[in-house]
Amino acid sequence: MAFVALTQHDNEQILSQLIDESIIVDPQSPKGRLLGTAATLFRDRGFDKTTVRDLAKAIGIQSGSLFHHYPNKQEILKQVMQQAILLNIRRVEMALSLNHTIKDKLLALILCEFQALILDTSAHISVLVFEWRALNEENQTIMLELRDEYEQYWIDILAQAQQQGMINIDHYILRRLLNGAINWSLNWYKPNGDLSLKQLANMTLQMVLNNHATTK
Amino acid sequence: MAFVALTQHDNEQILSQLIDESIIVDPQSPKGRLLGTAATLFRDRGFDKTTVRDLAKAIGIQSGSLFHHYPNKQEILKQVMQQAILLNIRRVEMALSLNHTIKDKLLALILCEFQALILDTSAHISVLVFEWRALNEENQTIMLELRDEYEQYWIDILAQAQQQGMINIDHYILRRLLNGAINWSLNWYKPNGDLSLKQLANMTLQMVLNNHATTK
DNA sequence: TGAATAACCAAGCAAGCGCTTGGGGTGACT
DNA sequence: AGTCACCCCAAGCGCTTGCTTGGTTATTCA
Repeated sequence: MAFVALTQHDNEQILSQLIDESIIVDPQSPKGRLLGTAATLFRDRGFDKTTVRDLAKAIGIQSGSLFHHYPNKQEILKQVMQQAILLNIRRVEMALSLNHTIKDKLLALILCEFQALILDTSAHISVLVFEWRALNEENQTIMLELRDEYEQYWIDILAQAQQQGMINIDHYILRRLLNGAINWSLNWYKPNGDLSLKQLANMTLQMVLNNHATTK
Repeated sequence: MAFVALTQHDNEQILSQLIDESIIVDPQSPKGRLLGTAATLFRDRGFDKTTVRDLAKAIGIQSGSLFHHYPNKQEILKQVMQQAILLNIRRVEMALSLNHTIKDKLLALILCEFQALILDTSAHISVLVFEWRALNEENQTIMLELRDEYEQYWIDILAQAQQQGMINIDHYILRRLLNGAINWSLNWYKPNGDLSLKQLANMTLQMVLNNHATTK
């Protein structure tokens, strides 16, 4: 009954399944490469400071040709974010199903969120976190609905953790504190340093757990 | 020996003293009003999406007249951020001097940071947190030096807290988690809701404290 | 009272921006 | 063989951007 993390193979399988279901565009296709390149540029330079000419040049096409794939720049931003959430919802669902104690499920959520920020979806998720305000109002509403779906998994687990006495502050507020703590890692965590993501996730878990209840 | 928070009077006195020392520009002066207006606009719309025409209109002058006060838009951003840090360093120094136990000093740091984000310096600090990447490289270096000065107060207190067994994870990492958790409050905390900043600060403290050591 | 300095206006320039237009090439399927 | 979708190019339009220029008015202080 030890903690189980998603393997790279798990992640790839989830991805290819979502491609089959036409929920996510194949990163190999022209549209997919466009979104991937856009995600990287938006993360590195910001949405506003990335021009359609920058993006087109990075892909190797003319700037006008972008608008064959997407009607405008805003839509590209929306797609980058949407794909990021949809993929990570699936990953969270699978990670939760692989673990059975509340403590392990909580650790799974924390680790998933760190991985989403740092590993293969890093560019997309970074954009989601830091370029939120570049979304127009209509798209913000759409993304909020998707985020709520994702957040529900957190709230459920945290509510149970509170019932069991594992945490001792309001679980809605705890989620927000945790969300900030984890998202902020984008600003400082170095993937090739001494600290692994699993270690970081464990430390984060330890920070929030009521120590009386967690000596196992 | 109960916890002591800064009063509004304390904060005002610190401000006027910094004006006297010419470290901060008087918010009543033209330059000061310009910075305050800029801070608000930069927070609400983002730096890139705030045009010099927007800013000038909000102040009530022509857009070209802005450049009588500051040589370019980037310099305005830098000043907004710099003033924010300089003021809050002073506030932290005073808040620390008013409290004597490590636990109270830690609570003071947490509360100060929440207050900086939410209360009178909200606009300036929000810009500092969320418009960091709009700074050019040179200015980022300058601001980093100032931030280090501020961070040193946190590191000192957290190191002592760790020595006393009040916290049980690496204090450098804890600072980053806490920094993220607190900064993120900008995205959700409502100043006029049921939750006061003191309550929120207390909950945050409770989250990080090793519960064995804190039953007082 | 006179001179310096600070605060501002009116007009506009050069560059960069998102996006449009009209067309051409290519491969897949019928 | 024909056609239809897909993918892309070349050129540039209309607009907004940060900032400049040359000059006017208000304020301060010797």
